[in-house]
Amino acid sequence: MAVTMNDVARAAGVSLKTVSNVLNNYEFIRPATRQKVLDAIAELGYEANLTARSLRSGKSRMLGLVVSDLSVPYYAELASRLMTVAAARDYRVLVEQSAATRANELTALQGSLSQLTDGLLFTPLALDADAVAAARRGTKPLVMLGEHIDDPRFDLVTMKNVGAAKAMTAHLLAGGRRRIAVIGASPEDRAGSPGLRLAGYREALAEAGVAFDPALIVPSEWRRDGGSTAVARLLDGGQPFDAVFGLNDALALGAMHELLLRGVRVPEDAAVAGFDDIDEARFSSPSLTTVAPGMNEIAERSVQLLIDRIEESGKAAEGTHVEAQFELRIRASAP
Amino acid sequence: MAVTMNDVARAAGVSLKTVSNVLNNYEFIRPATRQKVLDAIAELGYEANLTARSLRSGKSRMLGLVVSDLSVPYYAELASRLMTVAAARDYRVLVEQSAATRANELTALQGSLSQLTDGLLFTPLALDADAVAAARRGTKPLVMLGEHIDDPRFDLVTMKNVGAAKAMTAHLLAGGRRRIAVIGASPEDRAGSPGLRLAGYREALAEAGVAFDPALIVPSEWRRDGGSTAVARLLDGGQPFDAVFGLNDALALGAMHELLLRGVRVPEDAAVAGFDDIDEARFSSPSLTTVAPGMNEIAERSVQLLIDRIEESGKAAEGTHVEAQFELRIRASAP
DNA sequence: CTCTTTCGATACATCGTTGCAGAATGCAGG
DNA sequence: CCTGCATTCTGCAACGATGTATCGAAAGAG
Repeated sequence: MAVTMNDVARAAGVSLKTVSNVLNNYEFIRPATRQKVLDAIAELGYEANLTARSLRSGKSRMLGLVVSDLSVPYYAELASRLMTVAAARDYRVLVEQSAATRANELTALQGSLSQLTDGLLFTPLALDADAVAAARRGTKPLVMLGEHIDDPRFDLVTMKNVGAAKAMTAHLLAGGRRRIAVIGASPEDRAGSPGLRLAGYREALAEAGVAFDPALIVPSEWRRDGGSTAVARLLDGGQPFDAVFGLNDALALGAMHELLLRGVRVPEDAAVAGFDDIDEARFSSPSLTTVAPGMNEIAERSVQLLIDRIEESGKAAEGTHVEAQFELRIRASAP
Repeated sequence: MAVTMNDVARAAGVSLKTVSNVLNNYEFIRPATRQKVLDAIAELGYEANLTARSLRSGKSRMLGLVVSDLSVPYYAELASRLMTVAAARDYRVLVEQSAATRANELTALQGSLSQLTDGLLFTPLALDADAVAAARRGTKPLVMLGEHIDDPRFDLVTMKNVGAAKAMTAHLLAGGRRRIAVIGASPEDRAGSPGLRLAGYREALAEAGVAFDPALIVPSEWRRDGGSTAVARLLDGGQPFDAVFGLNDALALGAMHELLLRGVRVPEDAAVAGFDDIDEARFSSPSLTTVAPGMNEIAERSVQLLIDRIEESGKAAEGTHVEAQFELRIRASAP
């Protein structure tokens, strides 16, 4: 069927092991021998069987990526970049969707995904740090993405949630907005993306001497329809506001959709800001002011960190925590 | 390290092969023996090593998916559904991005992706049918997605491009529009998604007795920014039009963005229609009229077809061609 | 009561690669 | 001339599973 090392060895007149040595850049091979082998490989069109290599070496050169749902634009863009970065280092990415359920996240940690890959990029949503620590079998490297888990036991690559939300809120305040609604958090949230971003919001308010009003904080699923229903609730509740800060872009876009539908002008009557800077944000009408969380940096650093852990094999120091730099993207929805 | 079949066999007091037989549902095993083995498996927490199984059996239970770019919403949603459908049949999906270049598409067909998987779901963009046929090595099943290749040699799952574009155009005509600009095709396009959708457009025009005006057909990359620059070109060229048909939703949304920016009211001054019904279309402002191309059906049928080919192993009939049913989604941008 | 068939379980080879130990060669130094 | 060491290459075992052949025991046929 397929060409094997044995065929190459026969064609080159050397032993099978020498072919292996050539492929693995073993030091002590005469240039002439190496060339014979390379010629035979080229002539026969040999390609190494990755499954056999993986069985024997215990490495698959695959990274697992666990996200809740690949059709969420943020995760789709993240996955795309992670793949590109990994490919540059000759690794592949195998994606698994968890639907943000405990059961699926546990399966991803323990099941065949972690068996097939050399390490995991994990976006925990349902599990907390202890659950992950307990569930983890073996010693395959694990890098956390996002902010749900912030624990010294784990490597973590994330964004500056507090700082970015604070900067965005400060921007809205500087534009003269005083009643800034927040969509996607509960007033009592302290942890995870909602809690951290809300903390940044409160810090900015405090520095500007503006009182925090829990009535302006509207919890919601982080989806477009959540944004629109949240705005509907605000408007129907007669709650006055002059800006909406959606804790991600989907929320902000859903919110903006509902505002315009109801005849509220953006940004004249209410400014709208988001978080993530998905591609769509540039092309909404009006274009969306948002936070670019440094996704390139997140992709680059997380893959790098994971591969370092895989290849250093063992000397696991304390968990490394990386925070990517953010930038505000000031557009028409909140100039 | 990990628990192997040998450990299970020892614990259960049977041979290694009996453990294998239990796992593979071999018929002739005494219930008592089977139970002993299952108990040992449960007690030791044994899980089959997929790499070894794959090496020995030649099957990996992985499907390859080749798309140009996973961050394109249509592909992201498609990938997400394909994964879900495949998972229900105990298959995994390994995604590879081709960036729509010849070199990458060839690599995907010939390289390690096809080696690692049992079959490929392939969205050709740069290669034509002959190039694919020539590049294909071995006999691993290959199912085409999309419309770039329509050839009896290959299995194909696609959407009703002509019919759907015709129906959408008819809808715009029924709304009284007579100068319908098309973004994303050249007047001379005949094949691929642009050509097929343009053909549907022309059929609808012909049936309504409206003349085809090539000046209204604007070629463009199928991205949001392509949509906005195309509209800019139309407006700057002084070309009158009363509707814009973006050949995908990204184009339509980019177009709508530019129209609104320039003070053209949607739908009063110009209706806008798209194609794909990505999630975003429901939440744009105004919400986007578009074609739902039956993505669920595409995902379902293509995975089913590919797995059938993999498991029937051999009796490759003629290429099967499947066209999913479409539906128009009439929203605010073109009521 | 023997012979054949079916059932239930086993041993061994095998998939294609890499790790380990060691053989053969050449060259320097004593 | 022999020893010692670096260099170059080789053979065997192993990774963890499955396919094939086979073997003993039990069941059914004559």
